[in-house]
Amino acid sequence: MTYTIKEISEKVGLTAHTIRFYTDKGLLPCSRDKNNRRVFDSESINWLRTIQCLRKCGISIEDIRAYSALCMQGDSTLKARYEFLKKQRDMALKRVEEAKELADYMEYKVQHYEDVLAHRIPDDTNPAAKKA
Amino acid sequence: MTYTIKEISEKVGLTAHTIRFYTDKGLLPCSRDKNNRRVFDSESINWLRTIQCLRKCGISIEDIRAYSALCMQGDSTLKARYEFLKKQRDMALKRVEEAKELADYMEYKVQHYEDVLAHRIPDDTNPAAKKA
DNA sequence: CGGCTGACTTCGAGTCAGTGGAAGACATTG
DNA sequence: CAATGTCTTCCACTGACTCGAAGTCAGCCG
Repeated sequence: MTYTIKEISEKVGLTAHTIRFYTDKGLLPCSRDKNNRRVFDSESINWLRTIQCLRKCGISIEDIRAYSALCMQGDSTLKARYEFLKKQRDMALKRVEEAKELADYMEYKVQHYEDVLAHRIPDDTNPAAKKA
Repeated sequence: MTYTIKEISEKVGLTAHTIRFYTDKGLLPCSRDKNNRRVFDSESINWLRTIQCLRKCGISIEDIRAYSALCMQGDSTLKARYEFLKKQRDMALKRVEEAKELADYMEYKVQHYEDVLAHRIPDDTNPAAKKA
């Protein structure tokens, strides 16, 4: 089963523009039909979904390209791929911690405003205000 | 107490370049000395630290500029600022959840590789590999 | 057969949030 | 008086898209 760029863009939820960008950058392989159009298969869909996750993890296009190249080289690169993923997992864990800290900070800010709005404390809000 | 751009850049850990960029974009007010150099005070430092947090929360320069403008208008904008912060807090919470999901996904990937490396399961790794 | 539509193609420009560097102004120091 | 250092503005570059223009091709209608 093969797909046009429009079909897979709908299936994975990326724009055709973005998918073209990814193929041009070498993130995923694609063949062409006799009119030079990109042709994809069901494996492309899985691989694109993986790419989506890796991107959301903040991994750069270039790093994903390198990882993709390793995948295409087969068994011999298993260890290298494993090391890459472990590093990325650790970074993902760090990002969870940072996201939590930022959410805590925002919660504190909101709480502060609730106190001010309830006249429990005065509006000493914010340094910039005093320069107005 | 006043500070040069270099001094506050060291104190808050942003480059002078970035701080210049922020003042030009209207994120924080600054006066100038007789040689047209930017002059900051201790409140600028606090405000810059706040900006840093808001940026880490993924809030755009333009949104921070709008929030900053509200702050400078004083009491009358308290409610609006509160609503803004609540919205940002909710987005921060959403990002924590998403970060957790991604970390879980990476953990799953790493686990999968460990299984493959231990020969517990074969290397069916990754769709792209088969096109190589 | 001519013309239209629609999906594709490439390529160049724009976006955001900086980053980097050149060229010029000024103050301090040797 | 020249060198050094820090500032100033301005313009170009980055990454990861995003948008739009212009061209190509297949299928379909009258």
